[in-house]
Amino acid sequence: MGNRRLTVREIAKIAEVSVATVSRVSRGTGQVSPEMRERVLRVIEEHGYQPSQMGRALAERKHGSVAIVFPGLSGPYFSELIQGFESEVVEAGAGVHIMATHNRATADADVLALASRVDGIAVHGGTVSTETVQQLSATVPVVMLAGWPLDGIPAVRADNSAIGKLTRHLLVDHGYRKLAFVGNPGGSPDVTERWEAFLAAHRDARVAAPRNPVRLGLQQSDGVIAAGELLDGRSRPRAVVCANDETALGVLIGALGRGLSVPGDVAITGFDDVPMSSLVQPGLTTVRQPIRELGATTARLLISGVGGRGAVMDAVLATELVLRDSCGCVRA
Amino acid sequence: MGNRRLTVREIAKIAEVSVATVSRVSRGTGQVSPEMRERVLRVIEEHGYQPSQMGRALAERKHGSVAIVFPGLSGPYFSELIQGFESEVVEAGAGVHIMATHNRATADADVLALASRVDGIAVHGGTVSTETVQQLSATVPVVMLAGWPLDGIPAVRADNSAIGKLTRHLLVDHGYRKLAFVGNPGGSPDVTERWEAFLAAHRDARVAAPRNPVRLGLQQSDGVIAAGELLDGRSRPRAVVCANDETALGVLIGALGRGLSVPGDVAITGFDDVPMSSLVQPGLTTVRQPIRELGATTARLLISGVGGRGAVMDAVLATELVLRDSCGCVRA
DNA sequence: TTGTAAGCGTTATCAT
DNA sequence: ATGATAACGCTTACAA
Repeated sequence: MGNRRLTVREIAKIAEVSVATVSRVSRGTGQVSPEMRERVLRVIEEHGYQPSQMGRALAERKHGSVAIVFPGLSGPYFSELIQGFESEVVEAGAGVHIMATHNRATADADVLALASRVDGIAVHGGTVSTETVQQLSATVPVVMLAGWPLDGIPAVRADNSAIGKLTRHLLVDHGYRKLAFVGNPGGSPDVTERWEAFLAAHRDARVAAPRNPVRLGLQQSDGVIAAGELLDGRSRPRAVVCANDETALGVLIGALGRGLSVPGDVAITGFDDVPMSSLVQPGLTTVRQPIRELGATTARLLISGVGGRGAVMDAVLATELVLRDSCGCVRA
Repeated sequence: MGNRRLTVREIAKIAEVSVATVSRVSRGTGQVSPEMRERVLRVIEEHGYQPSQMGRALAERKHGSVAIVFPGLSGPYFSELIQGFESEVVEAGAGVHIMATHNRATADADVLALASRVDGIAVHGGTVSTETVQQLSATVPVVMLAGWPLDGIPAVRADNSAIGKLTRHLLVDHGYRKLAFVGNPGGSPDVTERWEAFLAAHRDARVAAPRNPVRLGLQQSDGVIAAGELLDGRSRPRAVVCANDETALGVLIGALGRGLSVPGDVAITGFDDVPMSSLVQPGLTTVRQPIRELGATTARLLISGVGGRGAVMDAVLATELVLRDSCGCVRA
């Protein structure tokens, strides 16, 4: 371990050529005669020479890697998102930096510091303040992921309005009157939009909406907690619309654990269509969003250079209503 | 966006000091008089100067970031593992590179290329060949994560032998005779050890072990497939020992979906103790391993410099048998 | 086609 | 305590 790596100069000396030629051969640019190329290639091969990324970075003034900032790796949504991002970046030959903000007090400062390590940063909605994002984008290209576009900062996000269609389905097709919403609208742009679509659907259907959402996080455990708050009293809602599948699955577990029938006693819906949602009994009615594609699109935007003329500034990816059993529909 | 950042030299000129002084102030090393420090700090603040990571990297000959290589982000195990790793690295002020190998044909080459981007690499067992790891460690410090130590390469792993205790519990305490094992021993060191401990327990109990494992991956969907292979015929096993919780949950879903009683008709066990395992009905009997700690320990090893005198070369973290209902035990 | 040499932005050594 | 200046390893005009 730790065999000092050779430098261009050493390779050049061994191959008896100039460093320029070595560089040209190793990166495949410029004109080099076949014999030269052959000779240099042999030496490179023989000594396992790999150009130092730091030397290269400094000379080219680019790091050759991009970063993705997200709240934490809880659940399949973020796994899928990051895989989509990572695959695309690696494919392009670049490196992938990650940073989870959790609720670290230093999150904003940490993200700002990231700027000096990468060529571009994808920031997931709900992780750092708008001011920080603005500040960040003064130094490095930024793409908002699952957030709103901002000034000259492009965004890649899913069409959350489908949760309006879903709510309408519960209200109109199933005739449910008392709905609850689980999720914290202040927590992220996605949840904000979903809550608003939920409210709008109530207005359209002329049904009274709940005054407040059940403000909880997006993890399964939050769903279990929500079940405790919603299902025990006698004022139980007829349907629970959750901000994502994870919480919906938590509520489902809570409901079944209380001996309630789903959807008989209470209907439950989610958002995302994670794999588990089609496996549980009853199958979860939800909205499918192309999570992987979200990550991949963001990566492409970052790699191809944000802000280029004619670049997409707001990519809104289509979503699709997936009706299963948990809303009261019976599968074919 | 893209305001070119100022360099030490520019800051030095503005503050009317030398670059050396700026460097000393910005990194807080060396002796600087209070007035100088004050003056420089003001300029740095005013212009939002941040030293370029590439310049710094080259001068210090270290990137200031480490990488973790894993097969893919499927399921809670890898999420947890990476969070443990990431938190520890960020805490130390370094950057985190990730790389998922999936089954990419270029995985080995890609990992080798990673070496020129980071100061150290954690390689998860089962991702790249032993030769590649050896080769890699010639250039950069490496730690095997959930794999075996190798030559001068340290490892951080969990004590898989607990699955032997688990198997013994099924064989001896419950008296089950026909067990099946789901997992591909060739897929990773962890699964190899678990399969071997499973076999050893059979020998100890003088019970015939199945000739072959059900060779499948570690995802929930693989468990669902395993259920199809194991539970339909009339030679159904009395208990199914799965290489991890994810597959066990898949088998559980498959079993319940077939109208079988768990553990009445078939007992099911896992490994990991992911959150879901305590939520399902029946609760999953499993082995708890400190996943987060695995990641954190690996990160610390990498950061504090692998191979240092007296450094740990093989950290085997303790695991714990968790008996719930799915093996046939009734919870208190 | 090949080589020479000037950066790229820091840090760190060595004078002062 | 402060300042010149030489690395660090690479790319890339520009020259030959």
